[in-house]
Amino acid sequence: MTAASLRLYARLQSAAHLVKKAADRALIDAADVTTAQAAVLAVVAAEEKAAATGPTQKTVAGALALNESAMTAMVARLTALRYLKRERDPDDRRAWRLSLTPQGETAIARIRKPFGDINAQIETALGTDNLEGFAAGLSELSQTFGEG
Amino acid sequence: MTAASLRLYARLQSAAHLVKKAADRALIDAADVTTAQAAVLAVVAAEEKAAATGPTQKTVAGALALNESAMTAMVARLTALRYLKRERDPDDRRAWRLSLTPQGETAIARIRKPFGDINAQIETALGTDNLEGFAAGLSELSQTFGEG
DNA sequence: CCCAATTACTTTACTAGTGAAGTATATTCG
DNA sequence: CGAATATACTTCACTAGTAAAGTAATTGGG
Repeated sequence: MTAASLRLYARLQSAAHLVKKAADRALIDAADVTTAQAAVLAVVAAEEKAAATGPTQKTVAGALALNESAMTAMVARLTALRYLKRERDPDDRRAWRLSLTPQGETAIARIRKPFGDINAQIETALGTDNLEGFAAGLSELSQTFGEG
Repeated sequence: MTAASLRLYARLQSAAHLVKKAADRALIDAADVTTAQAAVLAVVAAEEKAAATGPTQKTVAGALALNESAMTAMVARLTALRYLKRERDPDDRRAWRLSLTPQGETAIARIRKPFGDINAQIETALGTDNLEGFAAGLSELSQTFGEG
C-alpha cells in the first residue's frame, strides 16, 4: 500500500460528505429542495425529454444506483411536495410512470444557479488541469464498484 | 463550464456511494461492523494512542466532520455493541472520554484485511499513476468545502 | 393455456446523518 | 464574586439510505 492510498476510502467519503453538506445547504436555501431530491427531479426531467413517457421508479433507481425501496420513499416525499406526479403505466400495471409537475419544473429552474455554483467551486478546487483526470478517476470507481 | 465538469457533483456522490455500499457489505461480512462504525473506532484508537486519555465525542465528531448529535447516537450504538466505553472526564464533567473495549480492539483487527482490500481495489481502479493526483483532488475538495 | 418464475413496487426495521432547541457544566469579565 | 456567555452533550423531528420479506401483475416454458 502506497502512502497516498492510506485512508483513500476515508478521504473519498469525507470529501463527498463535505461537498454534499455544502450543496444541501445551498439548494435548500435557493429552492427548498435537497440534493437527493434534486437528483431525482433531474433524472425524471432528462428521461421525460428522452422518451415519450416518464421513467418508472425502477429506471430512476437504476440511474442513481439506489434500490427500489429508497425510491418508494423518495417518490412519496416528492409527490407530497407536489413536485412529481405518477400514473400507472397502462401497459404494465405494476409500474408507475413519473413526471414533473409545473412546481417540479419551477424547482429545477431554481436549482440551476446554486447547483452550477457548486460545480464551479468543485472545478476551482480541483484546478482545470486536474479536472479531467479526477473525473476519469470517479468513472473508474463507479465502474469497479458499480456492478457487484 | 467544461464538458468534464458536467455533473461533477453527481459523479462524485455516485462514486462515493457505490464504494461505500461495497465497503459496508465487506465489513459487515468480516466483522459485523459498518464503515461508519469502523471510522469511529479507528479515530478512537488513533487518539488513544496519540494522547494519554481517550478522545471526547466532540473530538471524534470533528475528526469525521460530523456534528455532535450524530456522535451521541453513534456512541450509543457502539457502547450497546460493547465496542466502546465512556467515562466522564474528571476535569470537565460535561465531556465523555471514549475508549475501545477488548471487543472493540478485536473488531478493529478483523476490519483491517477487508478494509485493506477495499483500498487496494480503489488503487487498482484509479491506476498507480493517477493515485496521487486523485488523492490531492480529494484534499482540495475537503479544504474548500470543509470550513463553510 | 396455465402455472412457475420473474418483475415492479411496497413494507418493515434498521443505520446514519442534519439542524434547532434544550440541559448541565465551565469560564470569563465587570 | 456572580451573572452572562460559551461549551459538551442530548433530544427531537426530520431526510435518506440499506436489506429482507411481501404483494400483485406479467411472462415464459411445458
